[in-house]
Amino acid sequence: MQDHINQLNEAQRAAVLQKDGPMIVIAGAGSGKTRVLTFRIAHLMHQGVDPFNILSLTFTNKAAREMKNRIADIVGGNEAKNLWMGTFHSVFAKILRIEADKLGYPSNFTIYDSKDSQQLMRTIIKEMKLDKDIYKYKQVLSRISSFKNSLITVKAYRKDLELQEADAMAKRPRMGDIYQEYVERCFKAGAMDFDDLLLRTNELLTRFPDVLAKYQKRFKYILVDEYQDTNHSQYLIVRALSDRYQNICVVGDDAQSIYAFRGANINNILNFQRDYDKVESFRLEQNYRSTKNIVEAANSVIDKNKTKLEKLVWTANDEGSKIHVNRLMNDAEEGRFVASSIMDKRMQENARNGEFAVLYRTNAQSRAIEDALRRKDIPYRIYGGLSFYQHKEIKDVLAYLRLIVNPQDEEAFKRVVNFPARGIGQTTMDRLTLAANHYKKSLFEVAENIHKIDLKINKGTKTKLINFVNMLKTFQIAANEKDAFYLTELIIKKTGLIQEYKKDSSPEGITRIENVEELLNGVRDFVEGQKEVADSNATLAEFLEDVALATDMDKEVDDDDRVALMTIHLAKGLEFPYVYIVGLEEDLFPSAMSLNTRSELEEERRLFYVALTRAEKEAYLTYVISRYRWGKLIDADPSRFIEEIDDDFLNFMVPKDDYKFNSFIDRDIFDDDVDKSKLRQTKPKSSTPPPSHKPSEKQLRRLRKLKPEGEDLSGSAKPIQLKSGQKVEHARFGRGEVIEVTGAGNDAKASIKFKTSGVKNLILKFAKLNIIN
DNA sequence: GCCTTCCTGTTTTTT
DNA sequence: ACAGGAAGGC
Repeated sequence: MQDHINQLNEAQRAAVLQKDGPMIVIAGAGSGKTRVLTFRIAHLMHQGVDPFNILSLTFTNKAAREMKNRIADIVGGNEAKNLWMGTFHSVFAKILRIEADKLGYPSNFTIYDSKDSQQLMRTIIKEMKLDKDIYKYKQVLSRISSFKNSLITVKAYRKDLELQEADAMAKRPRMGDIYQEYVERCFKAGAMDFDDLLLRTNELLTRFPDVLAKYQKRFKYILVDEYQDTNHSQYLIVRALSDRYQNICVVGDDAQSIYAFRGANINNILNFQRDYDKVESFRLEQNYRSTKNIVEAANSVIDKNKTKLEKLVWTANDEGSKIHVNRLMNDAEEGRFVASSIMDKRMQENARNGEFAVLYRTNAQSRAIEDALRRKDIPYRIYGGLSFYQHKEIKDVLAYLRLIVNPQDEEAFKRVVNFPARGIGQTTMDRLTLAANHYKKSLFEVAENIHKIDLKINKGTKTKLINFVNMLKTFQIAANEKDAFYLTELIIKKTGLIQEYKKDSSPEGITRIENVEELLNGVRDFVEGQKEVADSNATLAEFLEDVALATDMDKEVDDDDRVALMTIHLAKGLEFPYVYIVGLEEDLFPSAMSLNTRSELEEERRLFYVALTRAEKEAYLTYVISRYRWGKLIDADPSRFIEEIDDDFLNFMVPKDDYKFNSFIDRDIFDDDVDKSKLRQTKPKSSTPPPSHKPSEKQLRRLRKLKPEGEDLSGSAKPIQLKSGQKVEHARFGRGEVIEVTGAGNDAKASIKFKTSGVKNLILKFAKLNIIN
């Protein structure tokens, strides 16, 4: 142990050796945070702390697994396996299963994934006969999610007039009723959604002091990784559990907080020292990952944020090469550039594919990169997107399993009752649902007793329902007698699922069958790993839980040597020698959705910081002039984030003047993109523009040089009068003809067909047009 | 009850 | 551009 501790730097060592009391470790990017956490846990155990008494919460299953393995390397696997280590969701799902009856839930409750929740929400909105264009199921769901993450129950919502008024203002006065119905339906189905796993844990700990005391005593030492990404619900759980011993160690980096959109509250980390008494604080500021250029470039960006903890990340590593900035014509060319650059690097540096990562803001951007890599035969792997368990065919099989474990599971029932088709259609389902709501029974129970209830369902259909129920019952018996692998195989054969998929001989159909086979392999691996556990039904429930909480990152990585493609969010915590950050354009990164408030923009900036700091040796930034978005070719401007990096660390592959020209002239004078302009106009002018928006003195000088004498940049020039058919001339696009004029005053726009540049939508306020007679 | 065709939203990020 | 759902015809 001492050997390990001797490897650490001073700050790291102090954080590892501090044993008791509340403490916070502010860990800059690449500063050896995971090392501190693992050594700290190993050290605690070395000092005689029982691993059963240590709770360590991470953000991803993968992080938990890796950490556990690293601890096992130090203290041995036998001891390490007794640690409570996992994500908030998985740890508290386990505890909730133990305590479920106290909350009125069955211990084998189902975990609804977001698709299940969405499906249920659609049903509810339909049943309540609400306008689906006003009550958009995803929006409603995300609002409910934010209620839950802030611990606003239905009851609390009903008391909160402000919230209700906000919903009424948004033309959704029935929000409370929907919320209530959604919660009741989940409860009735014996199901919890992701947010419930945290909310119900809070309920458990608040309502049952003896339960709270039990877990407080059990978890003498609590560690939380990525504390900056915790939401209010998680914050309260940690607070409650650590209240007795106050041995709470949180680790995080406020500069890497990128999950506010799903309720993470950066104040949790900013206020930690206020929340606990006598907090010891540690700062890990030495970066071991990246070159000086990368570290300092990243620092120069994050400096633009106002909300942050003071911290100076530095490195003793080499200077390294500057950050390359490339401009490409379009997304296809961007892909080609990345692909050939990877080829070059592989040659020059003798690098493996696995040393490269391509990071993007949105999943949709992966396509162009993929195409290019495939053409050059560069092996790659896409992370994220649809997780394996979210594929249709997998969800079908899983729904059968879920229904066997928990017959109340409404969403699972609806999914498989008529798949493969067995003649139970919408009409029957509507009647079943009506009866189920009326008798307050589950769909399964109603179907089970269909002959006892007077429903207008014809005899043939009743028989079909009974057959379905009986089939499930034989599965249940099999589940009690045999293992999950046997059961899954039985289901696939007996239900006719596999025959159904085999009908489809298209490539997609073949992939489906392969996926089902892969699932079967997964079940087998799970069963083999759980052989020692006697109760087979519990095992199946456990399997389903793992599956529900699995993400794409958790997939076993084969040792194939591949380039990694992923969103920046997914890249957090990872590192690569060579990193390409693509699509650095305004409205894409930063996203157009994030330009309304300073805090949203600051989150985007932190995201960019995360992206940059993934790189060990070299970082490449690319942006394009035009990009396909929503199936249309859209003109793009370079991202402000490029501009925010101190010039000293950049290597412009495009002439710098050229780049600056684009970023300013395009954006402010010759604005030719209607959608974008609209967005900009509706932006509240009252909100203080972020500092990055204000051009620096250097930029101002450049601007003055570029703009024609006496011209007003704010664009208050009087719009010219135009009508369709008129011939015009534009400074950049040349001659054209007006097709249509819309709007009036400052909003007036003209759609103009230019001879050489095609059709453009111009804001007349800004457009430099001359009328030709 | 089933199948086809239209239509709609999606492209911000996910445990 | 594309997938997934809704609606309407058989």
